[in-house]
Amino acid sequence: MANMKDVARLAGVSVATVSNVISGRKYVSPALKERVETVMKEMRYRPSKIARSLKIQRSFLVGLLVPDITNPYFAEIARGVESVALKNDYQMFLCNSDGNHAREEITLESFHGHGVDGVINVAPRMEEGLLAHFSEGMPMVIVDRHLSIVNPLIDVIYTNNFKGSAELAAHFLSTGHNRFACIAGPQDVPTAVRRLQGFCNQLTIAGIPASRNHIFSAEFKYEDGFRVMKEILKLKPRPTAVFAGNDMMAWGAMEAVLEEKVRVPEEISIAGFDNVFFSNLVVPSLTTVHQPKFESGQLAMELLLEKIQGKIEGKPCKTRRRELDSQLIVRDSTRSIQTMKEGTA
Amino acid sequence: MANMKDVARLAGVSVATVSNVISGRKYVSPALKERVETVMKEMRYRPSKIARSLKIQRSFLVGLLVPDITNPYFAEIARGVESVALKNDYQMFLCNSDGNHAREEITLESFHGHGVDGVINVAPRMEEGLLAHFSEGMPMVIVDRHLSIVNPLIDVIYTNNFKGSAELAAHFLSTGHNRFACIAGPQDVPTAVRRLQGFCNQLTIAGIPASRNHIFSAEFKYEDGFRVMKEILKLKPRPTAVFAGNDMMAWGAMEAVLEEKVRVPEEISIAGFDNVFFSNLVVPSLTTVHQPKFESGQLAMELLLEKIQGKIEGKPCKTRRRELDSQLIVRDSTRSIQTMKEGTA
DNA sequence: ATGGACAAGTAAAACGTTTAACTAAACGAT
DNA sequence: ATCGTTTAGTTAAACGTTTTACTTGTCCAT
Repeated sequence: MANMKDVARLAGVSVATVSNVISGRKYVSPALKERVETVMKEMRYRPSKIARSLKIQRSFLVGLLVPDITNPYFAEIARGVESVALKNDYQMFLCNSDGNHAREEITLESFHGHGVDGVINVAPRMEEGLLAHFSEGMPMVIVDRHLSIVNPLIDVIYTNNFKGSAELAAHFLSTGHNRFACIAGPQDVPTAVRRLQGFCNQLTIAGIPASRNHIFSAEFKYEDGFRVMKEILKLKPRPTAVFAGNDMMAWGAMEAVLEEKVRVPEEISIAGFDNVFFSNLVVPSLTTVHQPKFESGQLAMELLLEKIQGKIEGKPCKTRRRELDSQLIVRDSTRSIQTMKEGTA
Repeated sequence: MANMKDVARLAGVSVATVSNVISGRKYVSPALKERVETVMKEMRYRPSKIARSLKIQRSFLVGLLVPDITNPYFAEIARGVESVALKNDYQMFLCNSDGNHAREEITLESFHGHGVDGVINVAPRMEEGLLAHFSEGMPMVIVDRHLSIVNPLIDVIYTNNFKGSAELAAHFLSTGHNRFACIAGPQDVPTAVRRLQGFCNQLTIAGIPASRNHIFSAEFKYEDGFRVMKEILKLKPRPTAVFAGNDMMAWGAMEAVLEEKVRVPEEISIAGFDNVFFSNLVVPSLTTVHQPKFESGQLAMELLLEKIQGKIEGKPCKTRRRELDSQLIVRDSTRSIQTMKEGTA
């Protein structure tokens, strides 16, 4: 593969001139410029971003770490990130962690090694101390996690999970439900905790005794929703409404219910969280809490760009928190107690 | 950030020794080794893969280019690729092209610049000449596309699309269907063409006149399936069976049908292609043709590793084609003409 | 004593860019 | 004529590794 030196030799100029022709940072006479450009074409010269990165200490690469690219929720975020990355001549580097601590660490270490200019870390499960450690020399924005310690190197974006699930609970209550079950996400991830808290808190306010609620915890996956729902169906008396920690789980729960020949929403109401694209497409369509996924990806990348800029200019950059608003979306998988009874009759 | 020189200075050794401690390629006395290692820890030294890549002309990076990461079909492939990449200390670099020629080119160019050791190109739409051009100096394996020209730098993996859709057609025929519509994928992508051919060919063999079939072509997306199906429903007489080019389209088609209060499968049968995870979960579950997605991702990465190895060792490497077998999966969205009529009655 | 073989570590040249510092030429203003 | 100033281009030193070729020292056989 041809390099700058080769081009320079063949064009009879110095490497500096070739570099200037490419970057346009300095004036090069039209004649020389032309000559250099044709030589580059002839030799099929391709500049090495590796050498460039090494020299300028910048890669125009950002890392994106998500737990599971197969979950449309994360895929949407990834597209949001990518869209603004590309507009700013950045390339995105996507990896899965599988929600696994060790793989999160390995991946971040690898990102650092490859000299990414920054990282977007979605729903990380590693402990906060480690996050701080990795953010050294590598600006980071964290999506979907509440951080307790303020770290000026890290920005944070999250949806108002508490409010979202509280609204959902309020909706259940106002439509007459009074026996609940929750299929919460893993309780070591703050997002899952907040959703559960928001839901339960609302019930407490309404005076529903905690003993009336059945709370389960599992991974944010279809299979787990399915499995836990089977347990819930054995409860007596059976809950009238089920809140799943995300849409994948809610979907799994719905399948479990159907498999047991119980009808949704006539005999039991189910709601999720996320509003991924298929939630509107399954039958019955899923009541859920909308999160702006694409937008939060975009916002994450925008914040990261500013943080990178700040680092380059040596400016002090404060930590920023952005709370995005969630929105209750009522669809066909939930129904008021009254009409449920009608359906059952 | 500390570099090797800093470590060497503080440990009172040469950079070469530090390098040897890290790589273990040469013997270093235990005393020195220990000293160097503690200094590295103290300084939080992190080796630069950029400098390493530049020097050894290898990045341990592979590029993965897919049209749409939001489509679970590609997400599954990505996981397959990633799983064997990680096992071999490779990192994966994922990008979307949106099925857009220009973005495919930009991305491949960028991959090259970042010095990836190879590329996996899924369902590329650019012309073959360009593929050949990009594969120079960057081993490539192409998934989901039939190539007409043999190029020793490129390996090819595809599913037997022709056979898969032929089997599907045979299934329709054997269950009594005789008026068909196809919602084919874009006819500039060979995979879409082959699927359509396999289907139509089988009908021709069965003596169904071509005039009896209605063929439409659109993007491989939910919205397109939806839109085209609306058109199909206006046809008189209405087709009894519809073949969609992939599951996303089939799903869209199913929604369009339901919206018009037509029942699946009682009044019309619908089938897709891919067998993505949700095909089994929608109601009615989707008859489709299974493709080994995760496995083809794995295979792609394995072939790529061999090709990379071959390039390093300067060995001549022939092009390889791997045809994976597809498999008809009959579920609830299709039904025989007889039972359909019963359902309608 | 001398020389050769081996062991343990070092010096320095790459890899392909960018860029600060320099040179040489051309041009006006004095 | 002389002295800046500007212009157009070059030289060479980085960036942080890897690795070849070299140095030094030790040990052993002669």
